[in-house]
Amino acid sequence: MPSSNRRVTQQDIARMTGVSQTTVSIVLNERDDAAVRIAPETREKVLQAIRRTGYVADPIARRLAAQRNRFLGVFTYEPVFPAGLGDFYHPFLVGIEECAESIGCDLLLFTSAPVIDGRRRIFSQDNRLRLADGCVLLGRWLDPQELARLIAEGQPFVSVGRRDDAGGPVPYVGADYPTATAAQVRKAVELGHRKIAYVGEGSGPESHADRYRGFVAAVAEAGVTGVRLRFTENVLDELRRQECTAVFVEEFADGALLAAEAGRRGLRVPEDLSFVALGDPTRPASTDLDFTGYRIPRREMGWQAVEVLSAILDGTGGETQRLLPCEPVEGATLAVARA
Amino acid sequence: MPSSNRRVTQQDIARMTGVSQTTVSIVLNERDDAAVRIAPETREKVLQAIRRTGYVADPIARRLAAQRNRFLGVFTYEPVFPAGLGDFYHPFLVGIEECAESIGCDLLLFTSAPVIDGRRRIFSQDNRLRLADGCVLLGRWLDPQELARLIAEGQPFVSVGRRDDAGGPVPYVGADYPTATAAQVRKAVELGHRKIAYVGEGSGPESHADRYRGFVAAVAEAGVTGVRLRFTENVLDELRRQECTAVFVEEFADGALLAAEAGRRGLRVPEDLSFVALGDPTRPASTDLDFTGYRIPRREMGWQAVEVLSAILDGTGGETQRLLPCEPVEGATLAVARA
DNA sequence: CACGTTTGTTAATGCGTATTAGCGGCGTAA
DNA sequence: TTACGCCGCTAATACGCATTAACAAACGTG
Repeated sequence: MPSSNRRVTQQDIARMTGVSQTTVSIVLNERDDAAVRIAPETREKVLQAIRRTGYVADPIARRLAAQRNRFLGVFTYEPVFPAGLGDFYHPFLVGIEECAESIGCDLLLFTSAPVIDGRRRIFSQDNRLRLADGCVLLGRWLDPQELARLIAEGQPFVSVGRRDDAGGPVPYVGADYPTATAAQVRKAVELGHRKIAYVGEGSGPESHADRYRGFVAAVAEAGVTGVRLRFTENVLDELRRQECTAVFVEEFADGALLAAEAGRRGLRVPEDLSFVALGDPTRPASTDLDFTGYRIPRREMGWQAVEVLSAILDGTGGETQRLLPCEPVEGATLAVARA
Repeated sequence: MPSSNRRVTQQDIARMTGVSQTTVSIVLNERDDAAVRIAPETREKVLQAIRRTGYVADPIARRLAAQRNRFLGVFTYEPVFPAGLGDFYHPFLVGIEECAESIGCDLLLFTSAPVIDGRRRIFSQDNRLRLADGCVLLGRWLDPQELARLIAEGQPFVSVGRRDDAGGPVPYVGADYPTATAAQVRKAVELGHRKIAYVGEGSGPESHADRYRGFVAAVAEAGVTGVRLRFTENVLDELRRQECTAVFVEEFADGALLAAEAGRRGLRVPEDLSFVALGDPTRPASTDLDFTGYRIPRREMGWQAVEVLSAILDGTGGETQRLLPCEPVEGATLAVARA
């Protein structure tokens, strides 16, 4: 029954069935209150018309009127479907989609967010996150200012990855980097390592700071020496000068490069130098080595982020800040320290 | 100046500045038509109030008024974010997102589409596709019945991949398999192949039928023999019995398996047996061979699908059925035919 | 000085839905 | 007969914005 190209509205259904728009709305929402009720025959008439026309409620109007439309937004500062394969963010999205499906929500990707200075913005002309009931924020880094504003406005959202307070506590589902990193340090110490290097920034994004924090704490606890080095041209020289026997790399890809360079210089991995990768590669990395370290529970994080968001929307209480354990990876790059 | 917890509206700004809501709207949209204009001082007053309050337009109301929600739906019969990496559909989605971003639309993933008999349905309780202004349909196979209904209901949509008519012409952006396949046949014939096998179904999804059609036509044109074989346990026996010197595989992964088996039986590829892969792997395939064949312009197809959809929505005419050329891949599995 | 014309602003309306208050009719009890 | 309550439904309104028609004031023009 396609007549015009206009969307079918409740008004249309109403006219077709000879009832009021209100009645259609009531039938649609299955309101069987004592307050408002509809005779079974009327209800059936309306339902038939709905089925015949394929009508569905306009999500926009629905959200304007009822403040909800069963859309969950996904915001990232970068493309959701990145060009590079084997992408770091992919597993998060798998988890997000799975959970969204399980609670019957559609996902809205904010591809229209305006790009200014090379990255997307949450706020500009308008705050499009509001198009959805709530949002999942994805990305290693999130602008603290925008975050603060979201909190101030009371926008329901959950960050994937721990976030520092930004004018208020930020709901998140993160990975427990400190614990996972500390565990690796202890393992290294058990294998006789007394001077361990942390290669990376150790600051900036929370995920970096957290790794380093766990590193520093565990090193101190074990009474061994830890040094932090940036990843530069001559890190390897510095490592040897300082006589480090194990290297903890913040970024997997850097570790791959470093290990390859070590190999070229005649150093055997792990016999001469041990490597520990603190998490999965965020950039494509090619290596033959089976790195020791841990794995970030990305899919689970995505899933739980939606779970937390759902709880927030329902007003069901519950913890809005969750840290998930990382899974240790045995690997083959951590061995007994050279004498 | 956030007084209550209610959001600031244009009405609020209007009251603060002593103008009407209309004026605020006009200032906001920078409408400097001849029809409607605002005095510089008034404009400035309003802008100041906007800056002071940090007002941003409610995107929901904005889109309700515009009668366009600027959502583009993406429907797939499988999860949009598949668990398997290196996924076949990924590049399509990259293109879709890129184009959506360029025209300022958000993407709606129908994760809530009900799964019945192991696959999602477009139609069931309601037609969720209507939530968006228009939709992109993705997948090797699309239910012709559902397709027909979409057409009948006048739903704006575009299929990625050519579709046969289904109660009317289907808008699509597809790959030109016939041409690409025929080109490979000619190449093989030039290299002396006189008996060529097509391994696959050659029917079912349009993409299979199209490949086979191109194959059959080119073989006839060249006056050589073409045989079609199913991919079974003993295809290889059959191939040798029929003395085929080249194998065209519909599905990359099958080709990988077949070539490996050939190797185990002491056949050299391509010296003893040539292989041509008709497109990219839709299933994960592992092989050391650099297959000759062609590449499906997936990203471009995704991009153009959104482009066509956008044209349909705007009422801008233009071709709604496009076939894109496949890029030939030289590879190393097609050689001069054995004497 | 009557009559356009331009300029700056607003009242009214629509977008599609959800909600609330209320209305007419009917049955039952006082 | 009146009073009251219940049932089934609808009119009116709100949500926040964009658009259109209209209007008042200032400004020429003949």
